[in-house]
Amino acid sequence: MAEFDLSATFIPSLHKPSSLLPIARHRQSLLYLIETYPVTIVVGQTGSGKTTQIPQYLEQAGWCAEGKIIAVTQPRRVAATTVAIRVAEEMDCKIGEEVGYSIRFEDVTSSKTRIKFLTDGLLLREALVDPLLSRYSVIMVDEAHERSLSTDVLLGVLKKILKKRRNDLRIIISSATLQAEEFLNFFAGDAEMQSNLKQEPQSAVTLDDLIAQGGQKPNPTSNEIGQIISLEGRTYPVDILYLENPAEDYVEKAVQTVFDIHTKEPDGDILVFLTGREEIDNAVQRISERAASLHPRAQALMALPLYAGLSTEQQMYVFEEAPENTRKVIFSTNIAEASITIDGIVYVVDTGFVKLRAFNPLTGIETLTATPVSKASATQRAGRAGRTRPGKCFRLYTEPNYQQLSESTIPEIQRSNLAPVILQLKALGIDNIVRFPFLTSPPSELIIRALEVLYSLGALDTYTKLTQPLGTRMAELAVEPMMAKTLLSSQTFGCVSEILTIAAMTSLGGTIWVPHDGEKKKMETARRKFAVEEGDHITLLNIYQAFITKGKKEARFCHDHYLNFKALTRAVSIRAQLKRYLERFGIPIPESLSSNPNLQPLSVGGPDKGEQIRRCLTTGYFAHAARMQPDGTFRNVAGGTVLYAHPSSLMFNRKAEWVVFHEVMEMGGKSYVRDVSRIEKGWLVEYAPEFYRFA
DNA sequence: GAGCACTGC
Repeated sequence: MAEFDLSATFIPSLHKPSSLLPIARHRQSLLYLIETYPVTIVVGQTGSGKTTQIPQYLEQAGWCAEGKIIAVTQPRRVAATTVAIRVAEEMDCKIGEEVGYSIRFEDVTSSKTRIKFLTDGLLLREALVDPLLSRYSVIMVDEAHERSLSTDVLLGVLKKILKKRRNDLRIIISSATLQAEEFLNFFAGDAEMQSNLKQEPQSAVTLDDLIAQGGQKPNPTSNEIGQIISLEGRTYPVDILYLENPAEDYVEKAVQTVFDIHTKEPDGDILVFLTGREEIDNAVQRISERAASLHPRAQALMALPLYAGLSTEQQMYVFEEAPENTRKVIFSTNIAEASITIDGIVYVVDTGFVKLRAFNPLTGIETLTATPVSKASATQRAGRAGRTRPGKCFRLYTEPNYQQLSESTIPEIQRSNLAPVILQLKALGIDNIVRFPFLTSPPSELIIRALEVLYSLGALDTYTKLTQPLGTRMAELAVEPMMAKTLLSSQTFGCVSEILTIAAMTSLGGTIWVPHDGEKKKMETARRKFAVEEGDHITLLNIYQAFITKGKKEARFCHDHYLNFKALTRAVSIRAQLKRYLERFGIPIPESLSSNPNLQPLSVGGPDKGEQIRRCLTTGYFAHAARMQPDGTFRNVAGGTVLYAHPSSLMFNRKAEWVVFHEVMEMGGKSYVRDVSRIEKGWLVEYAPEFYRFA
């Protein structure tokens, strides 16, 4: 047995010997359950060792016989790579040999690989090639409680696969919260029952029930399919404190609370949850101003921001130990709730809000709104205070407020644009979307809207079957359906190379530009150097061209032009991947773009090239068309919705008649369009005659 | 004149 192996003595001190992890005591029962039942639900607290140990137990127990592989999925890339590296160390092998990982653009596996960590999105892609995922003997879905879009789709697909591989596939669902029963019922129930299942009131299962159950007591409804096992974690108790009266301004209250902690509580760093960049910068500013009023010899207070929009270097500060006689306070978005773990946090201040994205199927507009957190989220945030020693969590709301919070956050699948999901399901051969076993069914409006969009793009026929070859190819391309359609039209317009670049650049989101401190004006000037009259898409093309000709080699280029080196490097990878797909489809790619060393933006290789590009964009983005009004705002084609050019768009201060845009998002009651380009009204009728009947 | 929570293929 590994527990008593001499080699355990020599494990680097960085890691606890695995025999000391709480999970070691459950090894036999875990292996028994996995051997006996198709599905095992593992409820594991933080630090239980489930992710690193279970795959090793399985490998030792013979689950990799006959060349079979154990897959462990993660919602995020960093988790997949770091856990893989750690397990490889524990098993004393080189990463990529017995233990490997696979994420987009990075496949570190070999024919020797027995344990493979990968993102759940990538495992779904594998199912396109191998529909029964037959290489795998065990598939462990980690962090399933986060209910990410691809985790939910994967669970439904796995349920279907299990029906055909009842004897040779084992599924392990690992979850940190108490949704265990829901996962088990999901695998136990028939597909047709699922839509009713979610209507039932949640059964009140406590942690004690689950621990007492210990996986041994058969569940009367689900004992055929699987069992639940609970693993204790290694966390410390956290005291929860509430406000007596609600706070009027939670940013101000958060700042005050930080000072109260600083002056009254013992040592230990503070983590404050706010909703976004603006609030965070504001709070950091207020702390710095007021820290001056602290007694000169008292302990100092150092405020640091943390959000995804910061550069990697700026994010690294939060991991550094505070200087002598200084307490660190980190103001963070939800990124610190699950994605980033900071050691040494003893106090958490939870404002109780988070910004959530949602998709309105009636307008097709995404919203980004500050929303009260769920109880599960509040619990997760509080837990961030007890990782190294007992901690305290200050909730900036009252206890009755807490009681009114919903149990868990609405899963993404119930609030997202489902066009990509449905296209993917169709490509997996799942034609009847309504009967697909969703863990929680999305509202039918979302499904209908997605089907309409896919039909209008020509990916689905009138029977909602995937079209050949267009629909199948769109599903294979790793971009959203509208851009996939644009890419597949580009051959006709003679602009394949240019659209490849535009597709890669738009999929970066808003991460192309990095403002340096207090130099916003200069960034605008830098941005204008790349600008062209036709709009944002061709501007993106110019930026990419400048990057590959200059920015990749000259270290200062990106810095001087306020460009994000990491993001642009990613664009290069995305473009290369998309190009490989097109080549596989037999689409020739003339790389005609001449290098453009003088940064003269207005020429895009011939007088008509720009027009061809914009015509091509219209074939995919006709549903995202709008008309400019005399006041500079836009109306969508139906006329009802007022759209504003996002300040990052060239169209923010230019005139145009008709435009298409990449995306639209509602923030603070206003809908902003991003990545906007001029088109002609006539093109809409020409390329989308069924969609636009006006003449 | 005014601004994007977080992931992923």
